[in-house]
Amino acid sequence: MLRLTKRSEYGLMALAFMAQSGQAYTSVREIVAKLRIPRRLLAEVLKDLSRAEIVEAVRGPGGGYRLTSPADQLSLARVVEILEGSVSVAKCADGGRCDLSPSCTIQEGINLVAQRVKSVLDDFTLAQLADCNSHSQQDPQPAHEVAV
Amino acid sequence: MLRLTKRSEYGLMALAFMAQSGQAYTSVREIVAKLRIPRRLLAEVLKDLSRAEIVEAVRGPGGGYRLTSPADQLSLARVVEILEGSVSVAKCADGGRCDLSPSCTIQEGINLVAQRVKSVLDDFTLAQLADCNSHSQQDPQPAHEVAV
DNA sequence: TTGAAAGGGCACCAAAATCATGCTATATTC
DNA sequence: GAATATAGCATGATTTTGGTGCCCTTTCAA
Ligand code: SF4
Ligand code: SF4
Repeated sequence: MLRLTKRSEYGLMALAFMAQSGQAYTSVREIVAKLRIPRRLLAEVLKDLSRAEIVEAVRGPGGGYRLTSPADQLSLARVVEILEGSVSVAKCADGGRCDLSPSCTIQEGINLVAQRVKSVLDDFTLAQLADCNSHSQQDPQPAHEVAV
Repeated sequence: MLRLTKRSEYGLMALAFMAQSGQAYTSVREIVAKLRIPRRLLAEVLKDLSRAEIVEAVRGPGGGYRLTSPADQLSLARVVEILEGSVSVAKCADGGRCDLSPSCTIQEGINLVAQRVKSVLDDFTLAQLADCNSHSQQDPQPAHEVAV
């Protein structure tokens, strides 16, 4: 359904968290506690991200993960690509072969759509993602939240 | 993986075919023959499209399906929505509830992305899809098409 | 030296979404 | 009535995702 997988969501949540937290290193434990997501799966995801050098890992007490580059230089496309292989809207739009391509009448068009969708993800940075949220869902100082 | 399902692809292929063929009614048989896709699945898809009044069905000899409106007035989003429920990039971006939403730090951002992706599909019409293809894979009267 | 903290690796199970198909019924035209 | 074509229904196979357990290695600090 054109939907992102949990892996991607978890990964993005974690990355956004790191981007906002300000700490040097963030451990899986912390993230899991805050975000309420399956620990092992998150670990899995972070590991993949680490392999792709999106984040850096440091073991031992006080260790954890850290972004290797500024949040505004990491596109969602990159993350999704790493976490689920690619962002292609259709098999053929990704180098993948589709048995139907010879008879497929919409290949060209779909490819164009795929390209556009991709560019949406390409243009969206982690910084934006994290930012976007802090606007409406401030955690610190709930203060005197007046209902709208 | 942000990918369209076969149902959508089959549906779009069929619709594009109808849009181009020029005939009054197009039967499942014909489409299956040309497009090399599973007959029953296509029938299923067309039926759904028929229920949604994207196409009109006429039974009996010479019958088949026909678009109910001009191809340039039918967006991919509409078709995909009918064929796979919705186009949401994330559960929450669609009225669906996600158990994580309370702790989710990227909901806002993802929603924005979802919106953009949706608009890509919204802005892409069946006419464009069909057209896109005919440029490079002309079947009928190749005539003296002058490249733009 | 030793123990706790944290990530790394591996293999496997469970659930859900997708894909695909068979068969029969109903409508329509000739 | 015969042939054509869609409508309806249920079910099985496959693929993709989601989720988890167990144990090892590295690192820091008491
Ligand atoms: S667009 Fe056509 S060729 Fe490309 S994946 Fe879909 S069916 Fe296959
Ligand atoms: S963005 Fe957050 S709330 Fe929305 S579906 Fe994904 S995890 Fe759930």
